[in-house]
Amino acid sequence: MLNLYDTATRTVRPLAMRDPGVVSVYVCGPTVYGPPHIGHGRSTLMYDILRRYLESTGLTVRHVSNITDIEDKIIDRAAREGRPWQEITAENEALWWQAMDAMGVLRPTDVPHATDYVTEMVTLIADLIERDAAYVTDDGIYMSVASVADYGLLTHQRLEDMLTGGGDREVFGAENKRAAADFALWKFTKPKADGSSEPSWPSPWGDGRPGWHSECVVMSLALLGEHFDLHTGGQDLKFPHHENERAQAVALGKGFANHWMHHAFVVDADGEKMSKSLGNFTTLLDLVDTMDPRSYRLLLLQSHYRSPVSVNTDTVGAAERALGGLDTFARRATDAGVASVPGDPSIVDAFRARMDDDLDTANAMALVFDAARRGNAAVDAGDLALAATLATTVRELCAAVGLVLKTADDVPADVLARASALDQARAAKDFALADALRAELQADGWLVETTKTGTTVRR
RNA sequence: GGCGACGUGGCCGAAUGGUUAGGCAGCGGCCUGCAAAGCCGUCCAACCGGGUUCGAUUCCCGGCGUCGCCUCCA
Repeated sequence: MLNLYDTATRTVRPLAMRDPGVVSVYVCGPTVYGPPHIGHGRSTLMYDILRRYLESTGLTVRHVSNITDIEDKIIDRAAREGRPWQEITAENEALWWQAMDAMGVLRPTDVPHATDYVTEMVTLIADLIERDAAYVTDDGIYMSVASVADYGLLTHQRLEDMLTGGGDREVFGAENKRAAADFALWKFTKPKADGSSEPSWPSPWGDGRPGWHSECVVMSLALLGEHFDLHTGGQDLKFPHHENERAQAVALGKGFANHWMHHAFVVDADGEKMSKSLGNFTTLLDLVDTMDPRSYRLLLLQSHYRSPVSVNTDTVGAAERALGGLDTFARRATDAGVASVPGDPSIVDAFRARMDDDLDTANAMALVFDAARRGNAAVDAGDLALAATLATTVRELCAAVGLVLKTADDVPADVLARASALDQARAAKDFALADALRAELQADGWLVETTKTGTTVRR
């Protein structure tokens, strides 16, 4: 049973399942107005890790993650670049999946697009107006947060503070809203001076588009139903996004998420949040093109999901080298001819105990590294039975968090022939030739291991 | 102004009121024709000041510093 920190109660508590054996989880997905960045990577990797782990314990995971394809930034960009907004969203969604596939992130079981749920959103808004929880103004329809008794559950701030607005910030839509914390459910289409069109759908109150917070509440309830198990996202989504999703459900008398999970940010070398507005972000595609994409996953596994993590070439590089060690062990064991045997249940149990404690991935992975070290020692000592058990264990535990370790490469015949020639040169004690052959293979990108029992090459 | 997180060894990063986190890098050794890989060993630690305690990196108070949120945001 997974115990998980719940943002609403601020406690670590068991993740209850509404339907026995099935975990229903909603992950707020990307707004596709630009290429995915490193921060998106943390989000998707983290919830992929959660899903893989739950599945590895025999549970079924209904993993719904949306694509937000209606949003001001999309419209702004389309206007700026003078092309249809659909082109922007299609293009960036393609980049999104390209990055997800490269990182080994499983596709969600459902991927709702906001544009497919506008009718349902209009129905929801009508319901809210009918219940006096929302009101119509000149520029759109707003949700009255005062109508939600426990508004502030996730952000843990007092309603009266939020109603008046905080900090020195300008309150968006202040001229129309009754209270600073009220948020837009529907935005009326503005006439454009240049005659261009922006995305617009009909509603009883006037053509327009839904607000972001209405999109996710509709899609999560439509696909997962009331009282679904877990709602997740980055810490920045706690407020206002998740608070506001929940406010709508509560105002409608509907049961919403039973458990809330939020992960911390990616930070740069100076410890600052990485984001596009700060100009210090890096795209995910850059990362997966230049590093082993698995290494970002391992870097996250070596940290806690509620702590900020530094992501840069140094830290990802360190993880990449660590991963190399795990790969090496897995393949060494295979090369040593170990039989396929079950893993070590005591290690698996210890691993799960760590994971079940609020996803203590760092200590869970420490167990994996320890198993790999002992496995290497077993290979060195010729204890192939032990090596086999540990190799299976390491492979299984890595797979349980989505890390697929390399298997033996397909080595081309000519490379094998060169390795064989290298061994012959060594046997003949022609070390100058042997060194030359090895240097050639290394120059071609092969990692060459020259041992007593012969030379092995791999990528 | 409100709410919250955090300050750990060269770097990243965990747990924990007393016992080795782990990874990367370094150093010594074993192995190797020499390397590589691997193994063994090893150096390096808790922002500052008080307090509680037999004992604090871990709890409490104060200070200093960093970061996040308070309707763009993973």
